[in-house]
Amino acid sequence: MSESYKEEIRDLTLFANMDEANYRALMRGAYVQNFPPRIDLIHENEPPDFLHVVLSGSVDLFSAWNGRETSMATVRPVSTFILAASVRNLPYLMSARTLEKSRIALIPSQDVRAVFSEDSAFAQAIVAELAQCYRAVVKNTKDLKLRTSLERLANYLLRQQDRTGSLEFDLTMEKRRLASFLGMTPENLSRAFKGLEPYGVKVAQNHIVITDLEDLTRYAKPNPLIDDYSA
Amino acid sequence: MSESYKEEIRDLTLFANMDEANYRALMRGAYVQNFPPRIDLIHENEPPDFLHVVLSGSVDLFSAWNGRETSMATVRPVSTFILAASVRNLPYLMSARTLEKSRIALIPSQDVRAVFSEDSAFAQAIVAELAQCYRAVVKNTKDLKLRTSLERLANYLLRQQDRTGSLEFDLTMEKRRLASFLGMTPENLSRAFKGLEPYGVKVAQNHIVITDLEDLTRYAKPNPLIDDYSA
DNA sequence: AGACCCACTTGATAAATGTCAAGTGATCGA
DNA sequence: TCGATCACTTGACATTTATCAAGTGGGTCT
Repeated sequence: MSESYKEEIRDLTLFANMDEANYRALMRGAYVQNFPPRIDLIHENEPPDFLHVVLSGSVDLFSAWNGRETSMATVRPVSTFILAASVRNLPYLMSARTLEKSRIALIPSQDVRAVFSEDSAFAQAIVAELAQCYRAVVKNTKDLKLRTSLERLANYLLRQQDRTGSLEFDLTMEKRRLASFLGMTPENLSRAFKGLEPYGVKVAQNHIVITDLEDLTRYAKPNPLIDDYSA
Repeated sequence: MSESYKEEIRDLTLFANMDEANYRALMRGAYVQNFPPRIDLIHENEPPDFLHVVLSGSVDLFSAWNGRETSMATVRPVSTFILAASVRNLPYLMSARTLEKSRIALIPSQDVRAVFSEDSAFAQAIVAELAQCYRAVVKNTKDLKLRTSLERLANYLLRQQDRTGSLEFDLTMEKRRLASFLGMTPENLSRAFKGLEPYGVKVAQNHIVITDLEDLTRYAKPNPLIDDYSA
């Protein structure tokens, strides 16, 4: 791996405070790779050979059962995926594919496990990352079980509004994938967008305009314990 | 806290390998308490004052939004809950109440954070526990998104069958709570039990008899990446 | 420009799930 | 033993969501 990559990765929260020698050891077997869009990176049930770190682009985590498939999460820079599988050395629970052109660092899981048992700062960072991931999935479960699909879409749009800081934004993924992520069919997502029109949501292709933020918020009833992905 | 409790807790995976002095420090502010059934232990959105360890009995984790409530998980001995909130010092995402008479150890979160940054063995144990919790929630999400309610019930029964090692067993919680956990209404749970009769499931009160394990398994299509809560 | 492709949309219909109200049956205390 | 309570069940119905089939409309390639 090139030195410039090594420095870029070094700055990630996960590695920032760890011992230099341990970091070097971790990077020895690691490499960075560029992937085109829609490339399968890993498949569920495989052994966790590498910890993946998304440096740029975005990655879709999804899962299948009995001929059905669902999108579980989108991983954006800069964060890891399949950390839990890596540290426990257990098979992946989800598959991953790039959504767009993406740069991804691959670090041998074996090295992650070896170093994390030696390096206290690294172990702490892993704990923080895992706890964060855990809380994100719990929030997602609450979203799924406590809300209707229309409410889920409304709150999703509010989160995007908050993330971009603008009342106008483009959807960051295909609608079909968004539908799957929100736990509904593409057909119903179309209807759901229509259903939010009365609350001040305008949709044209991938472009969303929120014309009445207050009204939408009143309908969506966002809650930090479900929608605040930073805590 | 009494010495006998301290030894009991010492043997938990989470604490087994940590340094004795650190363990003593952790136990200094800790205590064990007995709770009757149906007692609220914590409420979502509160600051994480204590890490809880279920020593006996069982605890229901649940959450509410906009007047609706859902059961998220059942914690059984010997494991912790709200570990993620404790280590990140962020508000609880879920509430907790005892299902039955339960003995629970409470360890000040502040001490957990202090000790885990000092004690590498403890940090490692926390990582293992968090990773386990994360994977459990991911499995639960897959269950919810990829299966119908009838399939969820069928697989739930198979997991109970596996857990007890017997084709006959009693449900470990009220049906209304089971319904909530499986993401359906009590009324639909009743109908779902009827719907599984053709696949060899007999229900009388809380007692379940599986008369045709093969048939039920063929219908439920259990999958270790969803149903195996030990990995 | 024209033809095609592909995602998305729309409408009709079916299936799954939730709601409401009434009923059943087990349990427990007087 | 009687009655009351409470969880659960049942039936009728409403709502939500999924499915299937037929459009629509960008975008792209030639």
